[in-house]
Amino acid sequence: MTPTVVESEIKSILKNKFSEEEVSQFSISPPPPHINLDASTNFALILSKKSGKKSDDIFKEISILLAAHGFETEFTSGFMNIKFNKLIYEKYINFLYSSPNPFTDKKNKTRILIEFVSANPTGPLHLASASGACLGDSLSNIMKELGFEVFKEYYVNNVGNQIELLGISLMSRFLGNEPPEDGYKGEYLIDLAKKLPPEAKEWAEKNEILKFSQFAINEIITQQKKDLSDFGLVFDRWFMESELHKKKLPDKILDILKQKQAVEEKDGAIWLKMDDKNEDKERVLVKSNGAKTYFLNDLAYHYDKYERGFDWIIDIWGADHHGYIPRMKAGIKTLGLDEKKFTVIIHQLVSIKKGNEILKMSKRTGRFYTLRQLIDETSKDAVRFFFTMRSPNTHLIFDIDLATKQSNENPLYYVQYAYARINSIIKNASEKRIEETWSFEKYELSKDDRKILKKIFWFERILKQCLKDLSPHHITTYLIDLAGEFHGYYERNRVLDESDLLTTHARLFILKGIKAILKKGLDLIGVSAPEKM
RNA sequence: GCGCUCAUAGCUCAAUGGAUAGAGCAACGGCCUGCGAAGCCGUAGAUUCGGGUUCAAUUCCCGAUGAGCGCACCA
Repeated sequence: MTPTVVESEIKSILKNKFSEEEVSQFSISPPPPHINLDASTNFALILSKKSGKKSDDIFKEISILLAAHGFETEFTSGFMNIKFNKLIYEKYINFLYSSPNPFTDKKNKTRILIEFVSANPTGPLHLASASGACLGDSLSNIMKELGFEVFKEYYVNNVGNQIELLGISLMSRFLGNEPPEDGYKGEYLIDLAKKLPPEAKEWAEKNEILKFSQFAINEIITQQKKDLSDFGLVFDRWFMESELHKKKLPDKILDILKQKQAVEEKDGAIWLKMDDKNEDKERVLVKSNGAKTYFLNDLAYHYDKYERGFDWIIDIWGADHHGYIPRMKAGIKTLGLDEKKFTVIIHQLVSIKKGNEILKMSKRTGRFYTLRQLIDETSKDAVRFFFTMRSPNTHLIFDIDLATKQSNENPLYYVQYAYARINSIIKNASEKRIEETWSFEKYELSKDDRKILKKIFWFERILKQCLKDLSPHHITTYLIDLAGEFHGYYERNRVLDESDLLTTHARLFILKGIKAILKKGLDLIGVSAPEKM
């Protein structure tokens, strides 16, 4: 008995009186807070506009029709509000407990590949990666809940200039020297140098930089995986760029493009012709020194993603890469792939505020605050909740001092506290041997009951909103809302009262509904739901 | 200069084109000898500016102002 089910039920009732086309316009939505009925629709408003009939008359027709099926209706300022029979809520809560994934659309067969974080393997993960990590992981969870098949991937640039530079930097540290001017100067390489095996001496003598690079990459990736799993995030695959080269995929891409006469040679380099209006400049695929560009390799990578047969390919990038979108899309289209299957989600970069200073945080420049530090100084839950509260389009200012010092004021605890409180009440009930009931029996729902039941009932809509906006932040704000409603409900409504078991049973039942939704919501954003705090 | 994103309360952020714009923090005033005060109740406080579309605009369109990011034979 989710909103979707109720909606289709009402639709089938409406078909007795209205045409197929008219009924298809019908939808229900949650009413605003001051209306204390359960659902709302602007159906009469829309229909009167199309048919010329008075919306009052249409309302009366619907009203009679629905009344016969147990739905009470009211008409106010153009909107029709609907009151549910309590059985709908009863079935809803039971459904939450009888199905492990109550919001899954079993007909949904869409296979999604979502790639995110994908930081270079040249150092520890930084705060800049945190927002992408939270966004991608939570969104994946939500999509899975809605029935999509989701595959999470991390792309590792383990080839190229940067990697060579990493090797040189590590070798310098090994020999007790400073890394070169444009090298990697972070202290982590000093630590890594100490872990090098005895053979490293020979590597250095023979100037085998690649071996240093290999060692560094392996160590760094291991550490990144550890950091991420402590952050609650496990990828299905770490895709190495070297795999593409092993398969000679970039060369194949080049051949395809040549066949399609989409390239031209100029100044000793090979360029991709661009006919896309958004991207008027031509782009280099192979440099005049014969080296392949990142762009060509990335095209090969995305070609590989398509080859693997996904229906939807999603990349999550920081805003500093947004200018790259038209180029990628044009490239994909030129390769003859369906660019409509490819979506890039852009999230704005995070600025860090430390003291009174605001520091810009891009992957390139802001290498000073690691994800590990942040988790250690606050908690995984606090960080995930904090980042998932914001829409990806927010130009967020992250106040480190505030985040660490006041982590107790993070709304996270407000939500977790609601969950712990409910568990405490349920525990007390079982200690008092109050039996569980899974129905409202003869209990009449109060306005207050209905208000919070309405809140948990409409959770499904939040999930759909997340999918539409490709952002999980609606869940987080919803959870804060729901926790607030619960705390208020708790103050006003004594749950356990052995002199009134009818009310006690009904309220415990409602609490179980709230509990299920809080748990589901927290799970989806990767935050734990503690039984007690 | 061109492009993308953003502008909401003192601060950090919400708001499928809908009905009275919501939270948290900060401020002020109340509530623990009944289920957890990490809580509740109350007061004060906001849509950058100018046009347009619409029955209805914080939301869509145009312009102005301000901020972030991007415009490589880097990755």
